[in-house]
Amino acid sequence: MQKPQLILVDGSSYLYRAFYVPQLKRMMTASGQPTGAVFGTINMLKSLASEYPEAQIVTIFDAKGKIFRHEMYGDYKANRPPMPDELRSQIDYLHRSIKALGLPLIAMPGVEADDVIGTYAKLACEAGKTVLVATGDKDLAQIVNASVHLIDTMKKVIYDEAGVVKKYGVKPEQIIDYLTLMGDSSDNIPGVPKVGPKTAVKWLNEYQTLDNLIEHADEIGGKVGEYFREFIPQLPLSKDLVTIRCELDVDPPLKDLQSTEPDQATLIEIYGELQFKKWLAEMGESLPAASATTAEFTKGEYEIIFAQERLLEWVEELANSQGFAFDTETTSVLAQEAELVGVSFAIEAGRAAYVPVAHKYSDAPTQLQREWVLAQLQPLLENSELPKIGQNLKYDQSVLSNYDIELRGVRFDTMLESYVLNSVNSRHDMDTLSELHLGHTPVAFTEVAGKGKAQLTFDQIEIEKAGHYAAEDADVTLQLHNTLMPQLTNQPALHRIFNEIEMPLIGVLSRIESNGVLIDDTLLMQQSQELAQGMQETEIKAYDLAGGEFNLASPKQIQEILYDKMGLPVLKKTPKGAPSTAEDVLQDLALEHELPRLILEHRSLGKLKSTYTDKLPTMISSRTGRVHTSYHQAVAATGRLSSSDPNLQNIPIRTEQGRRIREAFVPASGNTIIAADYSQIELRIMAHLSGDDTLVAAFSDGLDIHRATAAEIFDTALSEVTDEQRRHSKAVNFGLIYGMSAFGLAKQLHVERKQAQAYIDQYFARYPGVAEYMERTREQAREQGFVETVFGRRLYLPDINARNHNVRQYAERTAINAPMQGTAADIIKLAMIETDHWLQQADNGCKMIMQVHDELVLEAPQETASEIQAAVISLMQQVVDLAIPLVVDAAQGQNWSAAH
DNA sequence: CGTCGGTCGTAC
DNA sequence: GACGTACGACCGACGT
Repeated sequence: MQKPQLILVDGSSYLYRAFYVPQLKRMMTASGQPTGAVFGTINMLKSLASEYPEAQIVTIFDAKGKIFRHEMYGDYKANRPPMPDELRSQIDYLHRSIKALGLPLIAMPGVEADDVIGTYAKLACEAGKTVLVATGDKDLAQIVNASVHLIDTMKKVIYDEAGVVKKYGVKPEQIIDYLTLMGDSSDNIPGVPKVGPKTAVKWLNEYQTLDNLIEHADEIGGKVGEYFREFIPQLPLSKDLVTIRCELDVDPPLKDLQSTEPDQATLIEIYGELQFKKWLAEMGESLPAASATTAEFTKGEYEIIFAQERLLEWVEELANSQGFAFDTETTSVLAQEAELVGVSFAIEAGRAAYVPVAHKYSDAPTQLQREWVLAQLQPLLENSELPKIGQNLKYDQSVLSNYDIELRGVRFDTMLESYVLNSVNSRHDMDTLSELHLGHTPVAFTEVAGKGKAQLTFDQIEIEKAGHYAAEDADVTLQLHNTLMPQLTNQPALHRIFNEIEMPLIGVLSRIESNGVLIDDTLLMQQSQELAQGMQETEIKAYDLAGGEFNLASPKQIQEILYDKMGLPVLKKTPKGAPSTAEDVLQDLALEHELPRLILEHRSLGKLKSTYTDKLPTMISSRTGRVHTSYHQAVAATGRLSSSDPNLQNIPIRTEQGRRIREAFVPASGNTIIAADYSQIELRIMAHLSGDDTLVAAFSDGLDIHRATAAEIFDTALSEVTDEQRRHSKAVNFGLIYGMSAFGLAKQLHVERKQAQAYIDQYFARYPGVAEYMERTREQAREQGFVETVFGRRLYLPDINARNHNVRQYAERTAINAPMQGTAADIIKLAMIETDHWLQQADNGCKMIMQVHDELVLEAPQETASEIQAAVISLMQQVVDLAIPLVVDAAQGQNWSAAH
C-alpha cells in the first residue's frame, strides 16, 4: 500500500494498554495524580505524526454509557472489572490534550469505537483513500483489505491482508467467524467451549466459513465436535456481537475530519498540570513552580510567642480547630533523653507559631515557663477527639509522656503517610518529603545548629532562628499532610493499613520504648572479660601460625596472609572481585587448616564482645536504669519494624556462646520474662496465599512442617523421615520464602547443584499450588509494578522489568519474599496493638518490652504471669483468620534465654 | 579527625 | 552471580 492518507487511532485501546505498561504505571504528579496513560497515548500519537507527516490522524474513543450490544446481550462485557479510578481520572486530561493538539476526537454514544473506526475506514476506502488503523485490538483485523491496514505502534508492525493471515492464520474476511468460534472471555462473548485459536484456524482453513462449517457439523470429530454441535444455536448471537458495524451514520462526516492548529497555550497548561517536563521543554517552557494539582508550598508567616495572652489565644484557636500540626523541639534525638525546649503549631498552611520554653544561652530573652505552657496545652494534647498531625509523632508522644502528658488523637503522621504510600522510597524524613511533594527546602537543622563538634543543642540556639526553624517544621508538616493524605484516601486498602495498623502502632511503640528492658550489666561485663581472654588466646596462636602479628579483624590483612602468603585456594570472591574471607568460605578452609579456624573463632568472639557485651551496658539509661531501643516504623520496605540504638532484633541465639547474652536480659524483681513467638509464620502465610491443599492440610493437621515437607520431597512416611532429610527440607522451606535458586540451596546444604534442583523440582511437584502462587506473584509484579500483602500493603518493584538480568532477578526474589514477610509484619503489628490495648485496660502490671519480627517479649509480675501468657497466646493466635491456624509458642523464665 | 563505601556477621 | 529484610562494627580510603 502507498502511504496512508488517513490514520484512525483506537484511542480507548491505547489508553488501556498505556495504563498497564509498568514503567508508565508509576508516573504521577507530585500530588499523586496518575499520568502514565496520558503520557503513553500522546507519545504514541506524536510518533505516528512524525512517522506519517502527510496523513490525517483521527482519534476515536468509546463514549460513556450503554451501547447497542448491551441491548442485544445483557451479559455483554459483564466480566469486565470496572475501570480503575487511576485510569478514569486520566481520560479527561487525555481528551483535552488531543483537542489541544488539534486532532479530531470522536466519541459516538451508543456504539463502540470499533464501529466508528470501521465506518470511517469503509467510507474512506470507498473514496479511494488509503487507511491505517492504529489499534492493539485483534477484532479490527476483520476490516483489513487492500487499502485498509492495521498498525500496532507498540510493536511497530503493520498488518495487511497477508499480515493478518500470518498473524491469525485466517484471512480478514474469516476473522468474524474466527472470533465467533473462540468467543471472548474479556467481553463475556460465548464461543464454543474448548475451541481456541488453534482449533478455530484448523476448522476455518478446512471449511472456509462458519456457515459451511455448520453445514458439515457432523464431520467434526472428538469431544470438541460435540461441543460445537451443542453450541451452534448460540453462535449467531456471538457472531452478531463480534461483527463490527461499518454502516453507521457518523458525525462529523468523513470530509470534515480535519486537524486544526495546536493550541499551544492549552497544551502548556495541561502539560504543566501533569508535570510533563520533557514536552514542556520541547515547547520552550519549563515546569511551573506551581500548578493546579501540584501542591504548592505556601510561604509562612511565623510567630514567636512570649506572652501568656498570645499563647491563650492560640490555645483557643487550636481547641476550636478541626485538628492541628505540631512539633516539639528538644535537646536530644533520643526521646528518652530529651528535654523539651519549645513547641510549635500550625492550623492552616503558611501560619505557624513557636513557643520557646527553655532556651538557655547567655542573653536569652525571658520565656514562658515550661510547666505553665504544658498545663495550658495538656487539655488539647490529651483530647482524643482533636486530631494531631505530625512528622514522626512517636517521638513527640514519647517526649511528652516524660512530662506526664499522654498524647491522644494521634491521627496523622506524615512520615507514615509517605511510608504507606510507597515504602520503597528509602527516606521519609521531613526535608526529603518537603522537597519531593512541595518543592520546598526547609531550613536545615545544621543551618541553625551548626554541625560536627560545634553543633549546638536546641536550647542553645538563638530564639529568632530557632523559632523560624521550629514553626516551619509544623507548617511544612501540615502542608505535607494536605497533599499526602488525599492520595491515601484514594486507595482504600492502603488507607486501612494506615488507619488500622500504622497509626495505632505509634502509641504502642512509644510505650514499649519507654518501658525499656532491664539489662544485667555486671553479667555482660563479666562475659566481656571472658571473651577478651578467649580472643587473646586465639591471637597468640594465630600469630604463631602466620609467622607474625596481623590484625585478625581486618579482612584485607586476612586476605594477604591466607591467599598471598599461605597460598590457600580462593573458593569465592566478594562482589568487588577480592577473594572472600566470609564465614562460609573460611569454614571450608578450616577443614584443612588451623589458621582460618582461629580467624573464625576470633571473629565470632570479637563480634559478641564489641557488638553486644561491650555495647549494651553503655546503652543503659542513667535516668531509668534500663535500655530503651528505638523502633523504626518507616524503614523496612516490607512493612517490618527495625530497631536501633541498640538494635535488639539481632541479639544472638543460634550458638551456645551467643545465647548467653540473652541471659543478661532480665525482669525487674518479682517479675518474669514471657517470650511468645509465632511458629513458622511465613510458611503459614505462604500456605494461606498459595492455598496449596497439601501445605494447608499439613498446617491444619498441626504437623511438624519440615518433617511433612521431607515426607513429600523424599516420598516417605512421616515416621521414616531421617534427621538429615528433615534438615534438608528445612533449608528448602526457608529458601522458598526467600525466592531461592538451586545454587543457593546447594551452597547452603553443601550438596550438588543437581541434587538441590531435584529437591526444588520435587517440592513444586508435590506442592503445585505453591509453584502456581510464585508464578502468579511474579506475573502480578511484572504487570502492576508492585506486590501486596494479605492486607493490601504494597511494595513497589521498580526493577521488576529491568533489562539487567541480575537486577531483575533480585526484584523477582523480593517479589516472592515481600508478601510473606510483609503479611507477617502486618499480623504481628495487629497483635501488638491488641496486646497493648488489653494490657492497658487490664492494668495488671505487665509490660510489653520487645518485638523481634515474629516474637513479642513481655515482663510480667510472677504471680499472674501464667494467666497473662495464656491470654497473650490466644490473642496473638486469634488476631486474624487465615486459611491455616496461627500457632504461638510461649514460655517464661528469669531471663530472655530461659524464656524459650 | 570525620565521612563513607565495602565487608562481615547477628537476628528473623 | 546465585536467599529476603534489617543494624552495626570494623577497616581503610579520602577529604578537611
